[in-house]
Formats: sequence, C-alpha cells, structure tokens
Amino acid sequence: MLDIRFIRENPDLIKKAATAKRIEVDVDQLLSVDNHWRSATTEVERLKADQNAASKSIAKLAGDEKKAAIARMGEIKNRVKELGENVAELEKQRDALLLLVPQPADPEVPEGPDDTGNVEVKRWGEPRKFDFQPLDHQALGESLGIIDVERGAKLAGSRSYFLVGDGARLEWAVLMFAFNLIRERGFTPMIVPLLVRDEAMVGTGYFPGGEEQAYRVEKDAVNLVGTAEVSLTAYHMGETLAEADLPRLTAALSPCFRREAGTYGKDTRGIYRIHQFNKVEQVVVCRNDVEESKRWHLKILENSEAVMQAMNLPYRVVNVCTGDLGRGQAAKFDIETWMPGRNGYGETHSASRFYEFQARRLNLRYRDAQGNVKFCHTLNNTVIASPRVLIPILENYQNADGTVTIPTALRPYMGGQERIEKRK
RNA sequence: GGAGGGAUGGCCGAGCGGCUGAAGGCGACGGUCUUGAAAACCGUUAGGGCCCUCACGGGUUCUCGGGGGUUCGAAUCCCCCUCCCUCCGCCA
Repeated sequence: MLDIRFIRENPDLIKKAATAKRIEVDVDQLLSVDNHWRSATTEVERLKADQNAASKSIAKLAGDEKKAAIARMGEIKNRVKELGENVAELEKQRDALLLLVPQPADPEVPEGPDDTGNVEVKRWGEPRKFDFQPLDHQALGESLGIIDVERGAKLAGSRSYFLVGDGARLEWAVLMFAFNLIRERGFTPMIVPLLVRDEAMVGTGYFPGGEEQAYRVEKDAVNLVGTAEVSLTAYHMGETLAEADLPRLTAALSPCFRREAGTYGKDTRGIYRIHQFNKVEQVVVCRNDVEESKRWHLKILENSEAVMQAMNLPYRVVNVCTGDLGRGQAAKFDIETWMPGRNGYGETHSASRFYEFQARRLNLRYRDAQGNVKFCHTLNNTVIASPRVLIPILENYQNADGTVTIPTALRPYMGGQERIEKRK
C-alpha cells in the first residue's frame, strides 16, 4: 500500500508505474473518491465539534433548560449519523481502491512486458557437458524409484507427487542444509502458522488479487499460505518496534500450498510446478531507508547464492522486469538454476524488496532514535525450495549408469551416503 | 464442545454514563543539585485521519482488544466477533 498523500501529489507517476507493471488501476477514480471522502469528513467533523461542545454544556444545565437543550440535539444527531454513514462508505471504497495501487518499480528495474524482458545480471558455474544421453528428473526419479508422480495424481490429483526412499531423504537433506546455513548467517529459525487469517494475506499483498491461487478453509475463514513469507512478515503485524530491534532477520522452514489456477498444461512434467512443496524462506524487516533496503536485498540474494554454490549448481541471476513484478515489489532478483532436462535455466529463487508496501498494510512500524514512528521496510527471498531444487540436483549430478551422486554439502544430512542408486 | 472470568497508554494498574485521552506507580527522556554519578526534587512522555501553515505550529475528529447499537453525551450500558485465563469434556 502506498501513502495516499503521495498518490494525491503524484498521480501521473503512479499511472506510469502501473502501466509499466502491466497492472490496471483507476487512479482517477481513487482520487475522486478520496476527494469526496475528504470534503465529507471535514463536514462531519465540523458537525461533531458542535455536537461535542453542546453535550459538554448540557452537562452543566438542569431542569427545563436541560430538557430543551437535549431536544435541540436530536436533529444534529441525525445529521451526524447520516453524514457519518456517507463518510464510512466513501472510506471503504477508497481503501479498497488503495489496496490495488502498485508500488512503483525502482529506476534500475528494466522495462518489459513479461518474463521475456528480464535481464541477466550474473552467471555462476558452467552447465555440465554430458558424454552420455542425460535423463530429465522425471525419468531419473522414476527409474531410481524416488519420485512417484503417477500415484500422487491418483490420490491427490494433478501436480501431486510422492517422494520415496532416498528421494524423501534428499529433500530433507537439502532443507536442513539450507535451514542451517541461513541460521549461521544470523537469521532466527522459525516454525510458523500455515493457516492464516485474511489480514495476513492482505497485509503481505497477496490479497486482494491472489485469492484464486490460495487454498481456503472456508469453515474457519483461514487460508493456506503459499509461502512462509506471509507468516514471517506478518509476525510483528500491528506492532511498533524499537529501532534497536531492527533489523529483524527470520527464516522459516515450511510447507507451501499453491492452487496454480490458470496454469493448466504448463510445466506438467515431473515436479517443477506442484501444489505442495517445502521451502526455507528468509525475511528481513529493516529501517525505513532505501539504501539499507537495497543492501539487504543484495545480502539475501547472496545468502541464497551461497546455498547453490555450496551444491555447485550452475545458476544465473536475473533482474526481473517491470511487467513481471508483483503489485508490491519495487525490485526483484530471481535465481534461475541450470536444469539439463529443460536445456535451460529454471527459476528456483525469488528475492523481493517492498520498501513500505507490506509494512503499511500490516501496520508494521518502529520508533526511530528521534522518537518518530515510521513504517518498516520488508524483503524476502527463497533460501531453498524443494522438491523443485531436486530437479537441478538430480539432473546435474546424474551418472551414465543411471545413479545420482549426492552433492558433498548434503552428505552429512544423509548419513554420509555418496550416491543414490536404484531402489530395491 | 460446555460453564465462568478477563482485555485500559512503553509496562503495571485505577476508573464502571458528563468534571477522563484517561488517577497512581514503574520505566524512558530533559532539567536542578553534584568534580562525576547515585539519591532527591521539578518537568516532559500514545497513535491515526482531516483542515490551515513554506515551516514552526495551530484547529478538529477518531482511538481504552475489534465491529455494531442505546444515549444529547460511552473506557463505563447492550449485542456480535477475536484473543487470553480457569474448570469440565474430547484428543495428537
């Protein structure tokens, strides 16, 4: 959410920013409703001031004089009520529109229509040259007996899967490796609620707009999170922190749930795009300082690069273009990892910075050294998301005999095991 | 799931229809005192919105868990919701 005052003063900037992001928003409608709301507010408040003053004087009166004064108040009361309802209605309309206004992309974000406009900014590692015909993760997983998509679909529908034996163990290994790494880098490990109220979804910017992507438990009016970002970022929702408490660095290991509505037929092979996965997520809540936000953005990107480097997986970093940014993101870097089965890079991480966008919605603030209350800045990035990351691991580490070598960084989490062989 | 009790400012805690945006205490900050500090004393100490102002600041309104209602007037009365506590039941 943006400051309405900023929007009032810079409507054209907001319109341009929305166009660049390919997000439809009626700024003129918002400002018109806002204008009506402001004049109506001024009017009601004038009336209420009269009312409050009269009430005070009534307290001092007695007898007939008091009765007469009270009788006179009836009319003003009705007008206040009527106008007050109007103000409340306008405010509701305004707030609904305000939630749709996007955070403008930062100047260094490339302009572009969709992910084809993303700009590669870094490349690490060399894609492996195979001297045999490599398999993709699906074929590998099937032949090794560690990924079972067919049975997943049987009882849970498409985009569901089982990990079996060393597949399940590899998943836990990669998650624990990442969870430990991020802890060593100063992030407090957390286990978080996965079913959250609408407040948390709205606060982090997923609602309104993302309702179709979330599983909802209607009976209890809660939603399954698509990422622990929601719970971690909303952790201090409604609080005013002390500046000394910032930055807050947290990380969670959690299941994530996504309906993937509107993606029928896309990425249907294997476990690339699925309804349920596990992820270690890192979240930063810092002071209201653009330069500091940018520094943290690079830091959380580096944290995740360290994970991929430790596993020696080739990847590239892309600066996500305007058209591919979400409503709240000022800038985003994706890490795309080399996946031989796709003969290309596939997204494995997404590092976002929001400035105040989420903090305003969450009413997440801090008191600075001068005693001023300000909105925090928030950022987040994937540390590891699995089983998607099993794709590059299996595909890059496969051997001619059909086995898969386990990356050395993960072996301590698999009892020292060095390779995955066909399950007996 | 059933029966009760509760939610007040940074914290503790009083108030239980008008004199209360809120006593008192603690904490924090500023000052007096002191070579310095402590103690003592004095003072300051919530947030949001709207209007005026270049600004300093001023006016006004809202906020005592959240929403609605009663009333000329609500922290105080009524209803709904959320959360916390106690007891009973069920259960990983």
